[in-house]
Amino acid sequence: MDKSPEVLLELVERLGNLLRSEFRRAGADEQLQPVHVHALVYLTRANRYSNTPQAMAAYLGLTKGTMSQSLLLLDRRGLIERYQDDLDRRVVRLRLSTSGEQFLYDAQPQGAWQHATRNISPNRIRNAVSALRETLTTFQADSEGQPFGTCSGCRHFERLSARAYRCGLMGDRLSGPEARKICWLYEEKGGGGETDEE
Amino acid sequence: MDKSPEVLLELVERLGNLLRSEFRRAGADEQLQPVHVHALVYLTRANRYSNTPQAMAAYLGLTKGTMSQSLLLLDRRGLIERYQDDLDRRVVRLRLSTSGEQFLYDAQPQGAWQHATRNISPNRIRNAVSALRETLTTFQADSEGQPFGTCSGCRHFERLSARAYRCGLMGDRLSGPEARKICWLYEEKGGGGETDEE
DNA sequence: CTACACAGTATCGACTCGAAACCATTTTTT
DNA sequence: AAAAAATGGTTTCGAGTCGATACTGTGTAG
Repeated sequence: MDKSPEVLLELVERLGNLLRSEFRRAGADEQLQPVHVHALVYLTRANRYSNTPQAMAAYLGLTKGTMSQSLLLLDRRGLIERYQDDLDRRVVRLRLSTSGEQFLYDAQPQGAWQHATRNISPNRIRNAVSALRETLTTFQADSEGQPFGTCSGCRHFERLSARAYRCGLMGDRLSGPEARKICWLYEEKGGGGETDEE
Repeated sequence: MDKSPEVLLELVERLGNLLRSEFRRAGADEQLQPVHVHALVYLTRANRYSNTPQAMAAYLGLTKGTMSQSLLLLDRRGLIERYQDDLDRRVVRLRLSTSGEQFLYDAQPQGAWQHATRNISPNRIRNAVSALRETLTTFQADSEGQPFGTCSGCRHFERLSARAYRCGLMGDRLSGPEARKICWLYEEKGGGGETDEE
């Protein structure tokens, strides 16, 4: 009878609540809701496959309709820019505007977290990361399926040379920084995504 | 330049989002918002010092006004019971009703989590718990100060005999199960709560 | 017994949120 | 090539969250 998983759940929930409050505080000056702040933070971490309303909605756990509303607001405030995709004119691409970046720089929504983890040894953090990452993977596989992850851990990720990368699924070349961002097409490495069992 | 803390933040956020979606799904049948489900779950974990609207609001990161609204709704639906405290007639005490318990049993809001952690070794989970717990403690100490924790780790916790416990702050006797619940008066063990530095 | 502190409630307005209908493009079918 | 289906986003609607503020009733200190 080990209660550890429950305790872990409780910690994640509680930290989630606190983070949410922190986002609320950070957005208060600009009259932004927590979810808006979260959206802006997401944009700093999204690559070319995940900077669309749809991906963002999936990441934040909202419907596309709701997402559309929030993006409208952020656009009105000049914190983001929306532009059309060249190839598929249905899709909208998103980008932080200069004042959006400025806002994040000023409000430091993640500052409290940085501060709270400052005294924890890198090793323990890495252990925690590893356990949570596995939880996340299973969670995503179970529930809905829309996975997110950074390119560098993806099965489609290919290394062309020392500093040139490529996404094998889309065929695009990727810069180093971009390979460290969040991708929507992420698939776990060693198989498991293509089993036929239903 | 270690990015681990950021990665950990991202994982906690993302898991928080998913948990939130899970709560939304669980409450959909009964027309409950995620925060309502969360409130019900909280009640299963709250001891005699934390089963009040105030403690709940602090835990969930809401204002007392907002909390009052949600509790009103849960009461109307018959999922919780509210009753007056004997000693201080200002305070309201909260308790899950039978149908509230039934609801949690049916909806299994934490089922997905249990499932997602099933293959992770207890040891790794304990490591993660330890790191996150420390983060939470620092976070709470920094930001606002209202701490939460289980009695068994509290500085006021006293063991009377093999199975009898006592809260040194309030002077009440505690049963074994209750000592494992969430308390609002929680204080970290080895000093640090009574330093004079401001 | 008069302040004041405190737990909780009521009211208000801005905003979130999912559901469903809708629009414009792309893709598939025929 | 025309018709149908799928897809990415937007609009509209109504229920409900949420913080701010004002308020009620109870306990407590002078």
